[in-house]
Amino acid sequence: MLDIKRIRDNEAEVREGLINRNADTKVLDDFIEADKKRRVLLTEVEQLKSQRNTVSKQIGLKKRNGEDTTEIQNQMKDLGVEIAKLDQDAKEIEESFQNLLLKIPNVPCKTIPVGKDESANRVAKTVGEAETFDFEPKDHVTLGENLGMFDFERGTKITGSGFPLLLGMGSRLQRALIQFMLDMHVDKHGYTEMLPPFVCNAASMTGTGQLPKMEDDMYKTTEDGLYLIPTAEVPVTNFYRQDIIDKELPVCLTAYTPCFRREAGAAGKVNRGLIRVHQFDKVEMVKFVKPETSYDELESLLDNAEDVLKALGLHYRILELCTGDISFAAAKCYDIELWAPGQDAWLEVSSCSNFEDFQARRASIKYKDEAGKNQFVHTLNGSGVALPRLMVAIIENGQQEDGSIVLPDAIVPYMGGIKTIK
RNA sequence: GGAGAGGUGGCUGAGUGGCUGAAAGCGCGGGAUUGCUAAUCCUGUGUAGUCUAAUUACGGGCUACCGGGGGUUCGAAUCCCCCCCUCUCCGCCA
Repeated sequence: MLDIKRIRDNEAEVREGLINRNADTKVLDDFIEADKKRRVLLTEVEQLKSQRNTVSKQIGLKKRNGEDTTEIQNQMKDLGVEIAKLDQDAKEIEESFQNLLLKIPNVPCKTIPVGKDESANRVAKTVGEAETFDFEPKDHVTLGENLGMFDFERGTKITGSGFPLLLGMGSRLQRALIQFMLDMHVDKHGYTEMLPPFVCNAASMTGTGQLPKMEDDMYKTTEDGLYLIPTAEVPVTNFYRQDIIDKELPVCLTAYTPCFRREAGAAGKVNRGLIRVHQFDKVEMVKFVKPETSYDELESLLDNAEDVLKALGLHYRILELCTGDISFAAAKCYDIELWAPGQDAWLEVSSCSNFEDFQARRASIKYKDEAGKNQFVHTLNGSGVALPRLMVAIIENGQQEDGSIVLPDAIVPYMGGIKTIK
């Protein structure tokens, strides 16, 4: 959430941010109104409480002196009724105030492109070149099913559409990739590995910004009110919820988790196979940093994600997302897209975002600055990277005319020396 | 899942209705003293909201917070109810 003072003092700046996001500014208007009401009410009720506290203390003193206090007690009783009534009003306005605050998105960073939707995203760079084929390249579904790497029909039978089932070398390749990426982030990039819960409570979901807005996009357990995580960002960031980090910043964590997302993709060719699914695996990187370093840290986070793709020799590009395309909690975001020749399309495999103090305020994550004062950290996260589309790119780029898949050299040691899936 | 014990400030730990936002100790900050290392003494040391102030800053007032929520009372860390968590024992279990 945003700093209340920032909204009060720089309303125009916040409003502009929302407009640039293509977001409704009504929530801001409502918030400002609620804020005014709340402050008036708080002042009033707190004055009455102060009065009550003072008199109550006097009652205590008088009683000890044996004086009769019946009359002032009755007066205080009446005051108590009034306070209770105002308190109720204050509670209601406080609730709506908080709810509105939680619904205001982050203000986009000043430097990012302004635009309504993805058409305004800027291609920051393109790395490598598209694989060329002297035959018609097939898509990953055809290739993988022929090789027994996955069985989508049975996944659908067991659970429903969008729940992919990997098999044999498909399963093995994905496991190898997870291991490969975690090793890289831990050994080369200095992250600490974490294996968190895959289910989180509402407080955690609110902390990172999934709730209240994305409630319908998540799987929820009926008995316990817990949510299946849509990304490792949730448990990993909430590691420090309600905490003051006592470690030297930055703190860098990485985690493999499955991710569960309800949002239904349109069925059909563009979302065929592994492209858009309800359950997928991902290796995530999360950073807790000092505010003044967060934009440098974003660049290094992006580097860390790119390293994976470079090591695998894949053709990719970096998009700098525009104001209308960044997520609710982000101030700035880079997407990484892989080239998939079988799709003849770019596939998003990573989003690297700086949330500034937006999540830290929601989740109350602080550190002690040089002066010993508690300050909110900045949080960042990025996929490093998501598995299904990485699989798609490896399969479609490595395909041979005979339908076999030549694997990137870097992954071979993780495959027990297997160089080709056939 | 059942039974018992317990959850107080950075930590240890006192506190069963008012003089307790909270003793004491430890830790930490500032100062003094001692010719080394060390020790001693003094002093300060929670968070959030809100009002006030105003160029910021510093400050001051008030309210709330002793696991969370509700209740009783003029007044609650303290009494009552519900929930959560931790520990011990039992049950079940990969």
